[in-house]
Amino acid sequence: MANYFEKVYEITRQIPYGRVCTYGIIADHLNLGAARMVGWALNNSNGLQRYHLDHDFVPAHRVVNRLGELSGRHKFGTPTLMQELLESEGIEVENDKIKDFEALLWRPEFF
DNA sequence: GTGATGACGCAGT
DNA sequence: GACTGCGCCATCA
Repeated sequence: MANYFEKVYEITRQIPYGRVCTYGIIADHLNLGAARMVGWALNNSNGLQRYHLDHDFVPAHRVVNRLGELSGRHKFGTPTLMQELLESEGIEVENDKIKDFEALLWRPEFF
């Protein structure tokens, strides 16, 4: 069942600590052509965090839309959890948006 | 099989 | 600069 999920997970897991990535970059890197699929896959990955935690942990909180907005914060159980996680990694979040987003942006190709 | 939905992105207004 | 509409692909009712 090597779907988009695993691909998205693989990319997302490569995001370094204190860095962020966007749906568009992931979608483009996977040649999906639809950024919606990335968010959809990450929605499933959210449950994956609970199951594997340290093993196949997917830092979905490091994935945001192209504007650096925490669009998926409501899927983390609490609307502030995503921001809390980002801030705990040293990422400054202002009004549900990542500060210095461009500076913190990380790309799979750059890896 | 069809229509609606989704953690998005882009072009046009 | 903000809002709207369309496209994108996969899943669900």
